[in-house]
Amino acid sequence: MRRKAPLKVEKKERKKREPLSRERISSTALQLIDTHGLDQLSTRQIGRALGCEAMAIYNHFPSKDALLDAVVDRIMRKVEVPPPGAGWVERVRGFARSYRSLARIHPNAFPLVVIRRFDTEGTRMLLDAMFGALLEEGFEPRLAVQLFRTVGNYTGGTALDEIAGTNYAAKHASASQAVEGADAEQLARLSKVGPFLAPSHFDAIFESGLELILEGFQRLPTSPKANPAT
Amino acid sequence: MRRKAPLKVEKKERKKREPLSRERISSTALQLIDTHGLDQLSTRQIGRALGCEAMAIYNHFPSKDALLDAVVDRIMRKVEVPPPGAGWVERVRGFARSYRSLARIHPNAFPLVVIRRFDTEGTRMLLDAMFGALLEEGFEPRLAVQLFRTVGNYTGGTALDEIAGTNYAAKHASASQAVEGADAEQLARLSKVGPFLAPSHFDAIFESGLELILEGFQRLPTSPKANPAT
DNA sequence: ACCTGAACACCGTTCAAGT
DNA sequence: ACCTGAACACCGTTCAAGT
Repeated sequence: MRRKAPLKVEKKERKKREPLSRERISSTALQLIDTHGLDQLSTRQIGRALGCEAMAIYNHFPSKDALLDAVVDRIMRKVEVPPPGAGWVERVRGFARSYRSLARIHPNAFPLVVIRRFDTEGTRMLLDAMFGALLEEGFEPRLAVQLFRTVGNYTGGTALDEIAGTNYAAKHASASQAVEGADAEQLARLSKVGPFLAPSHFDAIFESGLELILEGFQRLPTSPKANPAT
Repeated sequence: MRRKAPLKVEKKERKKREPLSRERISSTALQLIDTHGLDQLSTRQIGRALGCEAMAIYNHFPSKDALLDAVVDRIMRKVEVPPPGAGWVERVRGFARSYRSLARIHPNAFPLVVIRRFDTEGTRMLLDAMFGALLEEGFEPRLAVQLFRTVGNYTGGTALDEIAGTNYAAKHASASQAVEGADAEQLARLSKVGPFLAPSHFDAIFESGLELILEGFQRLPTSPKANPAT
């Protein structure tokens, strides 16, 4: 695949390349993960995509691990916390939906987010935005943490499960046939619930669980009123 | 670290080694993950621990990937679904606690479980046990799936978050100081909620969220009665 | 049938050298 | 200050050969 262009052009092309930066590297890394999967990501592949040597990355990140943290940071910065006005229920719902939607946009990278979270500036900004919103809405700190963790963990766990389920459904022709090695009794039971395990039910199940949690918190006497406008 | 024992003994020792098997390999792999972490696991390390060459593993597993599936399977088989008698609420609660407790026993391996689930016999057995229990308790298939997914994903997401949080807390001296790069406003907010983010609150937050979900399902008119004995 | 040894095509990372 | 080239100590996996 080596180019055969005249020498003077080659030299010019080298100079024309945009300079490297943390932004450009982490953005390219995320793209590569999106298209080829997490385990295909290597410093050498990133170098190829950027038109530089793998080792150039180490001028901007101390390790591949730190680069992956930056990828997580990129994703976390995109999580949206709705502005005041619609009440805390709507704001928490919006956060949960936004978080889950990122798993659909970056299914190959999302496991990274759930496993390595924390310790990056984007994550800290999100935590601050979310807790700022909850305190502003009138939650006591303890209950704010409880609400955030419950909704966040439910959403993250569901998103991961959906990614695994979608991969599984894609591998096998139909998700309603997760039963290859099952005996007769198993088959009878699994054939009853199987259809509802299919990806077509993911949205409805996620939403109903989310509402159930939100309703639970609304019922707590220590929660602020759901919507100050009504 | 090479041994200096006489030659005839060496030969005998080689013969004495128990034969390899899928069980022995996956068990050793899980131990290595537990003690040295997931990214330190290599076929060569497993070989060393087993006293064989790395390539011997390929007589029992088609790939390292398949071996990791077997590790997930080992863990999933240990999840307990309580027997009938105490009512569905107690059985679902027992399942959730058992699932979470495995994350504490195998914090380095648990991310594998949540990300690769499915497609192994142990997982299928667990799904069957759980859905068998829920159908037996009187749930409609659709609601059984909804309950299982909601509780399972909440529990899995929480367990992962706790692992990440514990690692984070271990790295920094105190978990209540997740605020190094924060400005003054951020610091004010984070100092309010920070204490409740500490690992000492994990149990209480998990339990309260679990109860909230279980109460939500108990309230649904389509759910069976909570405890047939009362 | 099970295991080994050598080899292949990769890794992440270090370091001296280039500009 | 930023990047390269060569090198080091690893990977997962294949394959022919040994028993």
